[in-house]
Amino acid sequence: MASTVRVRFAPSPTGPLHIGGVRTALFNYLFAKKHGGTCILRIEDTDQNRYVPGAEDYIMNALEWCGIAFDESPKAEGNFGPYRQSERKALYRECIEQLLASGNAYYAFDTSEKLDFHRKDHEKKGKTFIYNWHNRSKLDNSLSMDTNTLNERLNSGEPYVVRFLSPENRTLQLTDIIRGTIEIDSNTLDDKVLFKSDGMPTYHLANIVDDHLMEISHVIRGEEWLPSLALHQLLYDAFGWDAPQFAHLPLIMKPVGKGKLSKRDGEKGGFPVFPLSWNDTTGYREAGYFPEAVVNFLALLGWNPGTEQELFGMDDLIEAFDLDRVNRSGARFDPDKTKWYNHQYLQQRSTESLVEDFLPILNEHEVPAELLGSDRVATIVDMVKERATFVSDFWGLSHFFFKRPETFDAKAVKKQWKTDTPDIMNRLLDVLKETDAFSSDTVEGIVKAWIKDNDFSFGQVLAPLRLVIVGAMQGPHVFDILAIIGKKETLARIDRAITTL
RNA sequence: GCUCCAUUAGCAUAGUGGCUAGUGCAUCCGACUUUCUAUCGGAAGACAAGGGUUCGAUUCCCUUAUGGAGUACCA
Repeated sequence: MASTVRVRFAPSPTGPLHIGGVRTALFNYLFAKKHGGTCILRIEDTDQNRYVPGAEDYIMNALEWCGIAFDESPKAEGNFGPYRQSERKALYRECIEQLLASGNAYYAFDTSEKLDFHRKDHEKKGKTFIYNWHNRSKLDNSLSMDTNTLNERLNSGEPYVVRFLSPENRTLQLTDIIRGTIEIDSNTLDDKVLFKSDGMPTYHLANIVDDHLMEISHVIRGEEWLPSLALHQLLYDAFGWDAPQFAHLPLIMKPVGKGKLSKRDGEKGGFPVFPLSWNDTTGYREAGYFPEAVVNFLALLGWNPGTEQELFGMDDLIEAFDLDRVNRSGARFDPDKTKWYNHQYLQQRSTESLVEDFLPILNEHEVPAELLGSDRVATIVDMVKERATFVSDFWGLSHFFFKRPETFDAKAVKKQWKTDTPDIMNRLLDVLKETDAFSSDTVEGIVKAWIKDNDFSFGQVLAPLRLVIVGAMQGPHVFDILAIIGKKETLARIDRAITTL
């Protein structure tokens, strides 16, 4: 059993994949790997109107960036191809004929306008129009006409769709791995369109046919499909096929307010909702997130290990993942938590790789090459990374190592720069000039001793010193900064501040 | 409206028919650093409501409320 697991992620190329989709792909991937199974990518491009060029590549690139790999996909076909539904049209045609022949489906000629009218009309009366047992005989379909008329209309080239004939008076027992048994009264179901007038199948038909033909064992998809489960089960029955097992994942909800997470929430809240940038919207990658962080927080959206562990690499996730531990209720998306994850992963990164990522930023700021020795940059990175969430935070946390402060924080100046400060700084300058060894410890020892000897308070000296060196009241230990920028630069900054402040 | 799903602190969640309901993020306070958005320590904060079942329910059942999804020739 364990070796026959075959799952699939089946996105529709109608735009960039949002993180909910990535999460679905991730859960499929984890489940497959956990059970030594196969993970398939199938492109569901049956809607010609909504097809967006580039979306398919985007999906593959995004998933690849996350480290989600497929054993079979349009790029690497296995024995069940093609892996794009638009290339499988003939298959659906055959299958719909089978359903028509067995009496499980029928032709319908009702126009969209007519159906819209019925829906609006019912709505006005506070009712819902459902195309099914209680009105299908009154509508324009093959159930309400004789064979001759049907053939005539079919041959005349009049557009038609094929609908599923939902059974009457049956209580369906559906099973979902996450939710258990669900009972549905078949009379509440409608006769869904299976085959569109443009010659393409709808999602429902194509999905069932492909999952069967591709020998999918477990369908793991979003909760928005739960209401369709009855139809899908009925379709498997109509074909006489064994249905796979189903698991419906909880939706990802907005950080605040009602409803599911949308692109707009990201714009409002200032966080990405797409893995990679798409047109003018920024993706997680471009915002500076590490793929490990994205995967980690996505995994914990709707699933938890039942332990207090929060940090999981992909291998840990494969090990720990289990469909039984997926939640039933919607998972609220928390942008703060995603930052927390990135902070965690940034701390775990090697200094070398952080330096490598930081160097281009340093160059953008036109830092002179002699300040960019890899040891020097590494020391600085180690010093500031603790308070960084993204590599892009480094510059703000360390610019004073590379450039003299151009401005001084006005509030800090007001608070720290007293009338006697220039005099104290001048005297400090003299002390510093005398010292040749400029290591952090030595300078700290000398300066502190000098402060005591002169009956100054630490705040009187150290606070303005930080201000002068950094430009604001922030940054690592002052004496560490001094040691790195060196004696000459230290003296120059103090000197300049005395004259300009 | 109808169908289905859900409901533990501000948020995400763990957990149990009976010991002070655990954890993380956020919040507040303290310490450190005579800087801090970091780190460390501490605090506050929850079983939606009402009925049952039971010796006993946050845990099982029902009702209500609230939230979510679907209700397309979209997926």
